[in-house]
Amino acid sequence: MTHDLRTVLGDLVAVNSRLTRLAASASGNTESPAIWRTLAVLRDLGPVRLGELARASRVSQPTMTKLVHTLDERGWIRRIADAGDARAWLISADASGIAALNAWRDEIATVLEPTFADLTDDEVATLAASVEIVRARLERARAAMQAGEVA
Amino acid sequence: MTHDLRTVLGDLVAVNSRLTRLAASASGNTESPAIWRTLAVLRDLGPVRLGELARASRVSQPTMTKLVHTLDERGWIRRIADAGDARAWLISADASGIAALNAWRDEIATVLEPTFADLTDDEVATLAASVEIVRARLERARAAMQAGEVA
DNA sequence: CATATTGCATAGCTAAGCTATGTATAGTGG
DNA sequence: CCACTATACATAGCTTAGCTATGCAATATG
Repeated sequence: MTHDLRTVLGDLVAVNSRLTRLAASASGNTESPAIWRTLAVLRDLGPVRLGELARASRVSQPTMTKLVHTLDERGWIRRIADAGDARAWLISADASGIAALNAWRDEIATVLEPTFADLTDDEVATLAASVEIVRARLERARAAMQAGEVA
Repeated sequence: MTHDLRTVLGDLVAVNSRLTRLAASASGNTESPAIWRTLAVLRDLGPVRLGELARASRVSQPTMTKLVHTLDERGWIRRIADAGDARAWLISADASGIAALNAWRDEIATVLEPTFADLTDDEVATLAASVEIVRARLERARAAMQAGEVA
């Protein structure tokens, strides 16, 4: 059977919104999804300017300013003055931030595991493959956006 | 290669948080993800009480009261008095709500399509399979929770 | 050097999410 | 039948994510 890409994309977003709610409500985690999302982007990008981090995370710059502020309060990032530009900061994930991110992922996994425990190896592989497909496209979309800025 | 279920589950939530941001920011859609999530749950469950809808959606009852109010303002649901219980309402997705939900999915698809356009048939099938796996587990988690209430 | 542009911060708004609490109806023991 | 408890939804009040508009300081440019 052939699958319609458009339908799949819509379903993907819709279903994962519900999965996120399940994970959030089942875990007692008090931090917001945005915090973890930002940390994950930071981990993947390395030290970046706040503005670029905002664009990569697909949030507005003021929103990122607030998120970075919160992350800073937790001690999960470091703000490094940009040597060549006194206006800019380089935002870098602190080791404690990466540790917190890993702990969060572990917590999510523990909460969801019972529901997904009886997946076959093939099904787990399917999920893993999907994650990689989406991750690759997100990275490509980010790179394309960055290139578009230059043009 | 064998995949670690715990890692996959964490990555699944993390990656999809980013995908959701991409979809939200790239589309000019002003409605919130919660609205669409609620409508999707309503469509799948049929007419249900507000409280049960809240539990199925994994949000608190006051949060659902607000969402239902907003949905009602849009004309996307109907509130039907429960004949057997004057306290309760049966919430039902209106045809216009289903239409709006479909339009939203179409919009998401249009926005994401360029990024995913060159997926192979196999990759699309993998995404579709993942959606089905997650959807089935969500449904099972909901059913289990409902059964647990009775016990 | 004046002016425009850029990078981040601040202000102020809407909406999602929560807990605590209120109000009205159902159910129940006496 | 009446008092009491339990249930279903609404309201109040808070925090945080998200936005746009704007401000301020530093860089770049004519």
